Amino acid sequence: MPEDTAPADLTTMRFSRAREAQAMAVLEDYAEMIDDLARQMGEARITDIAARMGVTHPTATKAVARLKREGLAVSRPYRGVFLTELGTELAARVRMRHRVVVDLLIAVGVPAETAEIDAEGLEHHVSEATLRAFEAYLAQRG
Amino acid sequence: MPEDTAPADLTTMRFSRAREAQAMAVLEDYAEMIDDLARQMGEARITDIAARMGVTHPTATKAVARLKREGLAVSRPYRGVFLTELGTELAARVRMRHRVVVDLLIAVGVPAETAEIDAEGLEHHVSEATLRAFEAYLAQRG
DNA sequence: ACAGAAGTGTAGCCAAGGCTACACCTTGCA
DNA sequence: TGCAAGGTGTAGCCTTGGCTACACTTCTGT
Ligand SMILES: [Mn+2]
Ligand SMILES: [Mn+2]
Ligand SMILES: [Mn+2]
Ligand SMILES: [Mn+2]
Repeated sequence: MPEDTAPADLTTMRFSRAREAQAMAVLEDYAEMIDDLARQMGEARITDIAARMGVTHPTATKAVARLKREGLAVSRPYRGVFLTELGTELAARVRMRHRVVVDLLIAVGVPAETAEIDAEGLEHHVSEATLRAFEAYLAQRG
Repeated sequence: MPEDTAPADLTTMRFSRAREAQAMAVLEDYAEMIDDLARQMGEARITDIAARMGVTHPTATKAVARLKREGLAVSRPYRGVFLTELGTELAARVRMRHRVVVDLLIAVGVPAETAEIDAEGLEHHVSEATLRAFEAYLAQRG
């Protein structure tokens, strides 16, 4: 039954990679969201971030604090949240990757709405190599 | 630029679904791992679980405690860990889904090793609907 | 101009999933 | 047979990402 039985340290590495990816997920989603709001509303307010993420405002405040700590955003009390150049770059990469993941899912037959939902979690675990493969697949099939 | 601007509550639902899936991820990985070890080694010991997951043994103990609390596993002090019927069913579903995800990735051109790595995180965010689409895609392309 | 509404900050709680340190139990082998 | 090594339990720490409750600031409309 155990057809492969991969070396134990390769298995270990897989799990450790998944944990790393997960640690980035919240940062990535908030960066993208703040960028979205800045485009759509002109600025990103804590309340709007929280509403869209489906969390309470203190939770959003904490996430923004982490973004600031990591040099991805800045903000001053009672003013909106703004991405740094680093944060903007992250948001751009995340948005692009999100789009590719959705497109790939749809291309292999996943219903569009389902693709949108699943992509929100999937995207954070798509490595550079996999992303390139997805892009190649999409390009090659027109 | 904001091509779609999906209704805010749909966006919210996406994030909330991703959080739900994430909350299951550890449970799923441990269940599958315990089942693997039971097959390969005859029993699942805490130390082996921890080594394969790449965590320390107290971390594995906590995870097993959660599995027990959720009715997925049983164990007695200094004896191995055993899945309940519920846990065994979960492990079977998780193993199958993992395999389908890896196969799908390879089918669209992701290198096999990369597919194995990324699948470990991706699998937990693949919904039933997406899984069915993946299976259909794999069946249809031989 | 100012009062009420809306937005924001912040304290403090919780659970999960990491960790180290240390105590205790089991097992294997000399 | 006993003891050293290895396996396990457990306490206690940390960070993250949820939450509620409450105080404070800003904005808005009369
Ligand atoms: Mn996401
Ligand atoms: Mn996204
Ligand atoms: Mn996994
Ligand atoms: Mn897996």
